[in-house]
Amino acid sequence: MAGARMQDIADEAGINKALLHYYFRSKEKLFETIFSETGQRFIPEVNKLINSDLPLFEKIEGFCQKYIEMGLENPYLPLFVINEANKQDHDFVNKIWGSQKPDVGKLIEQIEFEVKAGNIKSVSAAQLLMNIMSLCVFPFLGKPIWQMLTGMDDLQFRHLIELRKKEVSKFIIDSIRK
Amino acid sequence: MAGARMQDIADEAGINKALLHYYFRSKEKLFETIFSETGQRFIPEVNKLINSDLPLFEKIEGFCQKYIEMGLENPYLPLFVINEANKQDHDFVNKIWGSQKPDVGKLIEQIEFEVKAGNIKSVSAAQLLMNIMSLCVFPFLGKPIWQMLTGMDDLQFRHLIELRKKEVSKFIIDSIRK
DNA sequence: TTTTGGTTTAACCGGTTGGTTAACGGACGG
DNA sequence: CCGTCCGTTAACCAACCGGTTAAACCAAAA
Repeated sequence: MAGARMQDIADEAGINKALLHYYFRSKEKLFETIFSETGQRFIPEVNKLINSDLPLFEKIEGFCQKYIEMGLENPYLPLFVINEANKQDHDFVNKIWGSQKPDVGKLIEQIEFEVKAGNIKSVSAAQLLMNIMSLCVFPFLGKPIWQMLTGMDDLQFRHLIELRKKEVSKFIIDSIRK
Repeated sequence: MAGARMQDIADEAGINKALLHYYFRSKEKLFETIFSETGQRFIPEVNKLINSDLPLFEKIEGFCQKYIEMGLENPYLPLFVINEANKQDHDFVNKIWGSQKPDVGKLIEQIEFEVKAGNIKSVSAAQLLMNIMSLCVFPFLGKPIWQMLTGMDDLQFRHLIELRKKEVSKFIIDSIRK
């Protein structure tokens, strides 16, 4: 948000800067409106999935699929949220997330249960959860770096991510399956 | 860089804003100086490691260990580099990286070789490389989000990351080992 | 035709930001 | 005791940025 200029946004939209304020009142409300629209649609879906009674492996598959699809449709959302969270602007991040925060409690319990039951390898639930998040979110954050490193163009990158929808959950499950 | 204020930096350092310009000439040179110092020390180390003749699993272990240690010592570097790269300011990112860019070519070849030789599971080299990067880098980008989600304080988080140095390579190798 | 209400804009405003300048001061050598 | 050089500062400046305002525009209603 700090790097964006209202004038640039107006130019890109082909309208006047004053009109941008007429519609959104302020810069903060503009970003809040645009990004919370996606957030409030997406977070409940994810919560419903990870708090369901599905088996762990299916939850992981569903989460990766859904998250990567969201990233493909909203490539700028993850970096934006992370930057705002880094400012410690909790109120703003909460507005984007909407009324219900992402809720990982039940998922952690489920992982710990499966470990104790001996159904998966002995892993730390926190580490596994962080791994899942990392593998799904990072590609959208690191896209430009990745492209500088590998020379991939936008089309090749998109193809890589499309394949990733299934590759990531396979990678995770292969690692924890006994 | 867009979010940082020269006045705030000067205040934090306990000096005058003019003195900051006396030392660094400009905002851009300040950031370039500070971050390229770490970059130019770290990148050659990583390149040496991933271009060595070590077995793949040892390379992965070494990379994760080294990268996470760097992140612990320079927690703001990853997000900064990613933000600058997102601006498509390639020159600036290259200055931070120093004379030699990170070079993943040989590592990709090695992964493909190990797959063909049947020593590891059949995985896409690009996906595996992206997985390794994701698992090492993301925690430093997503720290505030993670803390909002889990309620962890700084100490708990640091402990989690310390454990991660070994957990991550174990997680990766468990997934690709036959 | 006139009125009305929403839409659009040029011009403007106050505060902030990166950066400059000119003066100050103290340590040091002659 | 004086000049010099480096570090330091208060004061200042032009450009920029978010936001406001008042007037213009325009289509539909009266």
